[in-house]
Amino acid sequence: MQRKIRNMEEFASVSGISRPTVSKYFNDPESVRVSTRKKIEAALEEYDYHPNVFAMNQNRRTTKNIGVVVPNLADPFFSEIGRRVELACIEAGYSPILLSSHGNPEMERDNLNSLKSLKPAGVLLAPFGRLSDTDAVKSFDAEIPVVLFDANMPDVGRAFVGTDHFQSVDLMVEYLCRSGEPPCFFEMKKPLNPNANKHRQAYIESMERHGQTPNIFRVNGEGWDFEEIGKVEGGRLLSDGAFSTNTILCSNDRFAIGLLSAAYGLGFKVGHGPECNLRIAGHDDHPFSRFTCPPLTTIAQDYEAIANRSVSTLFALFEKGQVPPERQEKLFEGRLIMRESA
Amino acid sequence: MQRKIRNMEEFASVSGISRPTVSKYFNDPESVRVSTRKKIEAALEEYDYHPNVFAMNQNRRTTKNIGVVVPNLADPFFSEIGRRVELACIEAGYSPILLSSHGNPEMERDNLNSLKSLKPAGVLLAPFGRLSDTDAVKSFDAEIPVVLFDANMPDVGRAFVGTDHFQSVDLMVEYLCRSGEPPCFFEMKKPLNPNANKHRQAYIESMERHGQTPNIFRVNGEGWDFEEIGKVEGGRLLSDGAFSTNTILCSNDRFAIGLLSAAYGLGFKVGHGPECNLRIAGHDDHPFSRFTCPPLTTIAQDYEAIANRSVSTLFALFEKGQVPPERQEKLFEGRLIMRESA
DNA sequence: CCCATAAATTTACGCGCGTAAATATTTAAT
DNA sequence: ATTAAATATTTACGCGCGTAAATTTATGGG
Repeated sequence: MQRKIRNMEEFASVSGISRPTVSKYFNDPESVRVSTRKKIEAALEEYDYHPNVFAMNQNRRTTKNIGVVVPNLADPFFSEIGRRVELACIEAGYSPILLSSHGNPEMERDNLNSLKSLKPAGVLLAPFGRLSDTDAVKSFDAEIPVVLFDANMPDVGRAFVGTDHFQSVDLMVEYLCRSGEPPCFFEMKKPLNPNANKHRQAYIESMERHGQTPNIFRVNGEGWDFEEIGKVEGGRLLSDGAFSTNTILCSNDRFAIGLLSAAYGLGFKVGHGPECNLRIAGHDDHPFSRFTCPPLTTIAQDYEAIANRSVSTLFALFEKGQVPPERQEKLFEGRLIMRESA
Repeated sequence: MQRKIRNMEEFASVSGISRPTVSKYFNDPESVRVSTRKKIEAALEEYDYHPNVFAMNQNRRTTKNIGVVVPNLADPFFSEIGRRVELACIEAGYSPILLSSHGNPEMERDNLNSLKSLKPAGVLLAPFGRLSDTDAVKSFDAEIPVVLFDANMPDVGRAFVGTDHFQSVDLMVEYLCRSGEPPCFFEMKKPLNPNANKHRQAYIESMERHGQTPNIFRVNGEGWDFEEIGKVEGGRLLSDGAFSTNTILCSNDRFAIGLLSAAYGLGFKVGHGPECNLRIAGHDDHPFSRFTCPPLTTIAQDYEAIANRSVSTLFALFEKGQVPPERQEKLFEGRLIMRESA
């Protein structure tokens, strides 16, 4: 590290190559002559220079930036799927920028706006769903291709990639009905999670298909503290003996984790063994679900497949370029993860 | 929303104000005449224009950007403290950019490099500690003020804000010794977590102060799957009856969650009641620790205080500006959170 | 050695905005 | 109405880089 390099101009002069050629090198090292490349790389060894990414993107036709927006990074589900999407982008040679809307649908709009400045090649958006600003997303998509994942919005974005919640919930309902009492459904009155409505609907349909009458228990609660709400409100229902069967299907794993905690505190024996008196199941295969006591029976979404498909679908849009394909929806199947809680 | 506004020039012309004045408005709306402000805000109502943040920062002496770098956002501990830091910055009128190093110390360097392009006013860094690239952080700090939080690096950065782990671990050891058998210490052989070494040292010193002999159990395991390692390796130790007492202090909560899960599977009764045969405690008050079965006794770090102090320390550096104060270290006390696991 | 081709350089301009200095206009006070 | 102070506008340049077109230099085959 000799002296400070302030910009590409300076770096070009110390490496003995013209600035436009250096610029070309940084865009694609293979695009310059071998002897030139070696000179530049020798200079890179000696001097500490990194092109200013934001200045790079300022005047580019097409950048390698990909915006990734999720509703709430504090939720391990989104943190996990966000991470996978980030890695998939990096692997494809793009630079992902992961933004969290902190549980606030208005911030989703703000996030899309700040992304505009980045001139991303495309955006991967896990929207709030019906809480999202449809018009904002649509008009954004008119400029920059958006692929939705996790939660769908009808006719918004170029594509949607997610889980077939009707299939996955049916899998769980079928298993629960077959192996014991039919499940009640436990959820929040005003769910923030975009797929909660799908889960309830899927539960109802599936129960009816199995000749059972649906039993839904909806509790109050605001915000994203799902475990807390599940624990407090679920605990109340449990101690009141309010649930109509001994089997409870929770709207998602975070909710189930709270209920599990309440059940433990109240002395219930949760599980499917003969000595047990309560079964609890969730949905999503939350990173911590395998460590609950007992380990949580749940539905695993195929994070990996969803992340990879979202990324490849988006990239197909601007890499081939040509004919913009029809908006397509791809649903991956959920997998039943049988652990000990149900 | 009439027609598309492409840049400040266009927006200035439709609002009937000159571009430099509009620019002034966006930097500080109070700095322009009331009549001018009203014209601009009327135009803002009518047209959809947002200044390009990156172009804004390109030529600014001092931006309102704050870089925030944490080792691993997939770890709820960092996700939580990262969130708090973000919010504290926003509240102070700054724009935080939260970057995760994905558990990879090399990516920490990359993150600092990309931050340079953003010309942040300052950076809040939770480093890997001894795994971090000391020289890289130091030379970065020479240009842009860095405040370290969570993990310290001697003589690096303008300040450090964290928890007094010697105090906090002592609190726990004291409690455990007083209320039952003295604790063993359970950790990974090669801990990635920057504060793991502090925890071990603090445990040893504290045990000796209490006239007890330290008992440390270190297990193999790579990566960030702390729960899994805690469950598998801890479970092995438990079923071998390897622990020398019935009380186990885990290096952190994620580890404890894994051990708790193993203990449950092996039929241990975890808790401090008379019918229990195992006590497990952790450190950090992980967001999920209150929902484990039984709820985890642990040490709470003062997330809020650490986040706020880090932010205010950094801001004091460039807001007053004048005399750069001595490097200072602020340690907040941990709080003993007595729940049911120990 | 000549020539066709490939690659590098020069030149020139643009991105969207900040900022400083000079000038013009408005405002408030006399 | 006059004047000084406050605010706007104009003009001009810069940030760090992309990119296109014209020109020069290097490469390789015959």
